[in-house]
Amino acid sequence: MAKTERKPDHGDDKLYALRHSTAHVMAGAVLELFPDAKFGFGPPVADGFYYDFDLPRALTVEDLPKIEERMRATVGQDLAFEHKELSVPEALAFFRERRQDYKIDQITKLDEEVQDGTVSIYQHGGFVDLCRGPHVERTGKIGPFRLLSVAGAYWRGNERNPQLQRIYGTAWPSQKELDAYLEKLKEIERRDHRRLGADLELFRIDDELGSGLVLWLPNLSVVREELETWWRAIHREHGYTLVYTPHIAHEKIYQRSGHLEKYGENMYGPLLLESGGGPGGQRPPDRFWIKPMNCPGHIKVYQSKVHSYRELPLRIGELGTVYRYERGGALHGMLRVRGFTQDDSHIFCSWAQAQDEIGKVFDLAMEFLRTFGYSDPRIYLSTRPERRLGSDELWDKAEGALKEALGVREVPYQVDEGGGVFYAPKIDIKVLDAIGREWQGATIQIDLNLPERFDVTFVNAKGERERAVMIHRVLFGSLERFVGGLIEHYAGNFPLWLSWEQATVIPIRETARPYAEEIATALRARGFRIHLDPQPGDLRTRIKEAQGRKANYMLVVGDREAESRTVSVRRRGSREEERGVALEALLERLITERETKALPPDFGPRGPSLADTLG
RNA sequence: GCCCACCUAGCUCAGUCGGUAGAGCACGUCCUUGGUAAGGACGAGGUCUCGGGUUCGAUCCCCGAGGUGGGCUCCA
Repeated sequence: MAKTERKPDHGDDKLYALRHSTAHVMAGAVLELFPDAKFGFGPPVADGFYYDFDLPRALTVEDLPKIEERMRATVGQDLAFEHKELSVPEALAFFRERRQDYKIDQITKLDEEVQDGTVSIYQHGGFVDLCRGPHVERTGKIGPFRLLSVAGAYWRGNERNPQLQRIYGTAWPSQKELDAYLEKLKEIERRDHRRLGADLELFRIDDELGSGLVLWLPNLSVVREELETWWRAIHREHGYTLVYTPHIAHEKIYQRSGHLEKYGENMYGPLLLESGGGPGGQRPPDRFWIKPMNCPGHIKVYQSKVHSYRELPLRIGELGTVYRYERGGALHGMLRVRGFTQDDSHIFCSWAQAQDEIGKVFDLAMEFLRTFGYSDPRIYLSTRPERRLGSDELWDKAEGALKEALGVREVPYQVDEGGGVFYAPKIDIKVLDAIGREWQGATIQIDLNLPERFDVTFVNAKGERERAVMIHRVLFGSLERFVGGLIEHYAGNFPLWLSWEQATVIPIRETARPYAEEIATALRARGFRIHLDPQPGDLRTRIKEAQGRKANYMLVVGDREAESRTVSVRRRGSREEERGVALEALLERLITERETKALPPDFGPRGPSLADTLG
């Protein structure tokens, strides 16, 4: 169960062969255009394939149609894919003659691994590739395809190796499936949180302020405030103690925690702070670092007094803002940033309690994710990384505890070998969003290292000091990433309880304004966020604007409504209006929808954004 | 960090074969009193990302920096 477990599920062998064959045909087309091309790897991937090339010049998107054209010609010729076994020396000679350095490198590697002395090749037309297969029989069997993008990629994914040019493409058995896939790509683009973030005034990242740092604009700040309020309530219910800890800390604590040694490249600092030192000023300034994690602070909170076993488990939680250095190329909207707030908690308990606590966190995490309409949770267990603290015995014990906790719940899971943090192994819960993409949900780590380094203890029933166990966990992960994901999951159409504009009241004409104000006041008195449309003007325009702001409800009132004490209700994303709804009935409906945290009627894989594109 | 592309009004973009620039939306003022997804007129808005170079002259060409985007996990 190595990292290869994370390989996309090709499921269907035919689809695998189809895409793999399309990759070969693409490589053949590239060879026609660039006779000096050298070839890297060209595997099928989740929804298509790619192939890496070493070319004399940089490709641009304008090259893709030309390559596609040649590919279609190859498909039209209906050439056979011919398979041959070669001895390793034969293969080496063959690819040396063609100056295929990367293939030679791979044959050499295979020779060491496989040791049966042969490798296999596939040929169609003039293109021969080192390849395990399988392929479709003839190029004519290749279905509709599309080349999508060009990107840089390192040989074998290692940045010390030469960088190759990668072309991504997609291929499907039928035109219908290709169209559906291209439509899904468009849907993903429509849902892009960076785009919705700008359109709906949700967040902004300003160059002058600094890249990777998020400004939460008023609308998204409403979402965050609701999430935080709910988070605090849930955590108090589940026996958590909430705290606040500083954003910078003295160098010595990060020396002790091991952060400087194992995590220092991700940390900002040092900040030099004068610490008195008398009039002579001979004492060197103290060095502080910006906190990259909340755990050292929470350990200090725990250690503010001696704890009895009777107090355990002690669950210390904080919405803690941390800063981590991320490489420029890794930054991405709200999803990959340099400053973010974790809903971080550290549970201090005895070894005997640890599994039960892990289980409770697991159950809480599931409840969390369900609330937002995420589905199909998948569990991953990440084990000790190469760069780590502590002995193998401790890691055996910690990994064992996580496996045990999952085992008790009979939860199927996959192992990510070496994917743990430097101080602990972890359980990750990943979920699928409204359009079937996987997102990181919650993370649970069991840590035996930091308690040892900080000598974290409690007094047990025998009156002895006993080593505590520390469980690190986040449910949201970071508010930035979670909310960025929510924007895409909901396509900007937030459920009522989170919405920044729960309803807009639109008076049809000036005479209905007093009644509109009365409606707005009544709703605001029940704690709803209401926009009272101030502009005179075309009613259609005002409806359109309210739809554009993603108001959950549009309450249109004119003289008729004022007279009958009703409202005309129109839901976001819908073209239907419901007239003559009594004010009290409306209030009741909205309150129920808010209290139950109901997902909006326009939630789903298609609904929201299709509605958006109408008109 | 690396490869490639991009950076022009708040946003989305056009444009200048090198002679300091335009549209739509948004914004402001006015008109429009409108029954369910774009009513009309006028106006304001720019160090063409920044720094160097070439040139009589650079938003445009060259070099560098910053930022953004696609990638850099899928191993014949």
